[in-house]
Amino acid sequence: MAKAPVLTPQSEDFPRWYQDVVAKAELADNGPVRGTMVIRPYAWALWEHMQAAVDRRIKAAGAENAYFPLFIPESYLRREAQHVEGFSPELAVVTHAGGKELEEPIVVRPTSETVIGEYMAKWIQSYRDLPLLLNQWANVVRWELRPRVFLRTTEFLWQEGHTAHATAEDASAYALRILHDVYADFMETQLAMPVLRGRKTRRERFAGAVNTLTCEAMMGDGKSLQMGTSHELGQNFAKAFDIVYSDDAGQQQHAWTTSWGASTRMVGGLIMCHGDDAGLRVPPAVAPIQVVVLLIRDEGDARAEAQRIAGALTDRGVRVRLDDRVDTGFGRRAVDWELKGVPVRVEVGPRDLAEGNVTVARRDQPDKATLPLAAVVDHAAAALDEVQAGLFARALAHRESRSADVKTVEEAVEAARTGFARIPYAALGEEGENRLASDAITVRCLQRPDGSVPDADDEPDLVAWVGRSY
RNA sequence: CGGGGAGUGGCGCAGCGGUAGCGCACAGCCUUUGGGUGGCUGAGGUCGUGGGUUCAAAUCCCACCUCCCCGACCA
Repeated sequence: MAKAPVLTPQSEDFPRWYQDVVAKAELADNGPVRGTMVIRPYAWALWEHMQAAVDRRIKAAGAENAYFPLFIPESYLRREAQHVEGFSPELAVVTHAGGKELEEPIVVRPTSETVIGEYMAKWIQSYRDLPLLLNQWANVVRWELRPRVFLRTTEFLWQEGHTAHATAEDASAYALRILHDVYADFMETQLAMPVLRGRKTRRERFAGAVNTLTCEAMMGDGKSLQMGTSHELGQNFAKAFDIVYSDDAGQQQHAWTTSWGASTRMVGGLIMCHGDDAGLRVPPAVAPIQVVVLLIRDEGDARAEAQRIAGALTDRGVRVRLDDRVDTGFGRRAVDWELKGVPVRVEVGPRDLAEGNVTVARRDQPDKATLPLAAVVDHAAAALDEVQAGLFARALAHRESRSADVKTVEEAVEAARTGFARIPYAALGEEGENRLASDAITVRCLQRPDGSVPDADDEPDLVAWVGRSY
């Protein structure tokens, strides 16, 4: 031990630590065009597991997957005033193609409300066609001013759900359902990340929405990350794109739409929520490798035992990697798997084996356990659940230790230096929100006193969660 | 766009007028293998770009470009 640290310690420089982890755990590289990224196989595998878990929940909520084009006529964006105002500055626009200047510029989608709205209008005629529940997995492009790998890249991958409903109540209930049953449930049970579920203030709302709901998570440095959002679009897009239907009385009505998205940003959130000075810590539910069986030395029957253990775990449905690269030193390999955050490591070597034992290390705890050979497979499999629960508990405790109840705006500014401040929304208001903005602090979300999601900004006794964010 | 910082082998850096270096990583050999083992050998760089000063520029001067960090924007 006690070599030079592999990573910049978090306490010394958190952003640097983040970049170190991304590089050393072989997660991503910067792309050649500013703000773009190359997702390397390990991070891609992680994303695939996240994607699958989110996709299952989306389907369970009744939405169907479809795919809409990358290119959108520029004129579409202009149809909804707030929307175009919000997105214009960050659009990538194609003006030339096929060797000629285009008659109408084409926008590379920053999000797809507009194209999807256009097609919803074609497909919806009757109240019997509603609700129409669509989702797509896609890449989108936003020319952000300050890119950061995974957190804010020029091109990113996400799912975007788009739905149309007959009534405001139905749309509203569905947006809330997505927030709870798809996003928050996924983040808490799979990513082991506790999230605040709440309502955005007018200032923080999505361009073109009448209401934005959010899941906010606290990172290791006390800053907040918006992990996913669900918007009620009212009839704004329905009016802009003529999404109309005949109700059961034969009257023409505009539909009520929603949209909701979660992106590769979640990978960054997972890194910054769970990571420590030794690297990443991946929750078992989404870990590409859940257990690594590390052959320490290839002597006696060590290799055979390692293979047997790996095989037995695989048979149990555990995602296992056998690391038998004995030409690389043990220490190096142990450090490498810690960097990559593999939840459970089984170390098999002749010394332990002579006594009928192997060693098991959990990534969420510093010490190791020595176990009899016969107990290893059960123990390792059970440890996965313990690590999953342990990471969640630690993240929740961290958030709670860095959240403070305050009464005044100035106290909120102070508390936001290290974490979240909870302040009565009445004590803040839009003026207080502007005051916070001058210190780069924002209202992350509004909640009712019991933690539930408000129906409106002007409900009495709302609590504002205030903090710095990524 | 405002404020800081930096551009030198893949990565991290030193050198700051006199023939391009170090650490890590990489390749080969030996040694080691239970927490980044040690040694020898080797490969790899038009010193961000353009111009200027000088006998001589990575080094000094001018201009430009790019990247990173802090903010405004944001999944």
